[in-house]
Amino acid sequence: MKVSELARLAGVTAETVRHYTREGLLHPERHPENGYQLFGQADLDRLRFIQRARTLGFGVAEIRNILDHADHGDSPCPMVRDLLANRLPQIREQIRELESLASRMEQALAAWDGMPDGTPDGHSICRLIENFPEPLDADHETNEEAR
Amino acid sequence: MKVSELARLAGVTAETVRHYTREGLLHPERHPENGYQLFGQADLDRLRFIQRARTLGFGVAEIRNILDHADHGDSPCPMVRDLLANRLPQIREQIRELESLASRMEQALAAWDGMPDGTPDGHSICRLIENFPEPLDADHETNEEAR
DNA sequence: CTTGACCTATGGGTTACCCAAAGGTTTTAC
DNA sequence: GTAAAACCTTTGGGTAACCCATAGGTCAAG
Repeated sequence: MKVSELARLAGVTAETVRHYTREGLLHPERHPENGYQLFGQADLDRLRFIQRARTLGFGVAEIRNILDHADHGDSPCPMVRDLLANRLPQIREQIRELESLASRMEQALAAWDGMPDGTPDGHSICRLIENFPEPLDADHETNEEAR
Repeated sequence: MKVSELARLAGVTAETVRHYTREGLLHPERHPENGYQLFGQADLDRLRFIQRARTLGFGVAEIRNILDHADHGDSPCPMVRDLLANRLPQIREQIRELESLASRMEQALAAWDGMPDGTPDGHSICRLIENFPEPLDADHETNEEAR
């Protein structure tokens, strides 16, 4: 089958299939006369594998790695488990950050009522934002001097 | 003050300051003799505003928009509120997706025990991933024919 | 035989920066 | 006084996972 058919069967765009091919995740044959990429059932399985791996949070480079191992006859499963175990805490951390962001946003929206929409006066731009707590990055003390 | 001093006072890298300048968020003067960018206290305030806006989830282009309005004497506050209100549900959605991802990952790790690490046999690559539920994208029915 | 649908490769855009290189300037130290 | 360190400039490329436009070749149908 050709690019678009494979894409349709897997529910992705043809561009995505070409992308994976360029990145070395799929290895289609080439029609010797017109240069078209030719995929088979195995490629569809492979593409579905890629989709599942993507929903599990694997990056394209990691998936290429996994597939390369499998293509060499090695079981990629231990690697998969390690990758998963390493990524999980990062995901959790990202969730925490987003929840913090969401609550800052809600706080800002809630604080709106008590604040004027005043036009900028040279000292403030939008108090809603300016009155917000500082990032508090923990690696630089709140500075004071400027000359 | 020069780039690095402003950066240090705000707790960002000099590259970030240059980036914001290139993107039109800061408008330093130029030293007429050596071409150095010269910033003042107002730029520090502005940079801190940018930082707070960033932690509230605003993109650089949005912040430029906000600052441009403020520079023209318009109160950007209503715009800020709208941007916030529009983005919040997206953040919530992103959190849901990440939580779903995290639980899929945990499920996968937990399911590990009952599964063999078998080397690929031509029909499977890594069952841990293959046995996972399909993405279920809701915009394409689970296909069946392939010829 | 001509549309229209599909294929190819190339290159640019997205986000918010980071980094390297090449070359000019200023500051510091001896 | 000068040489090295530290800092400045612009340019261009990289990141992740695609999407989109362009130009031109191919193929199935009417």
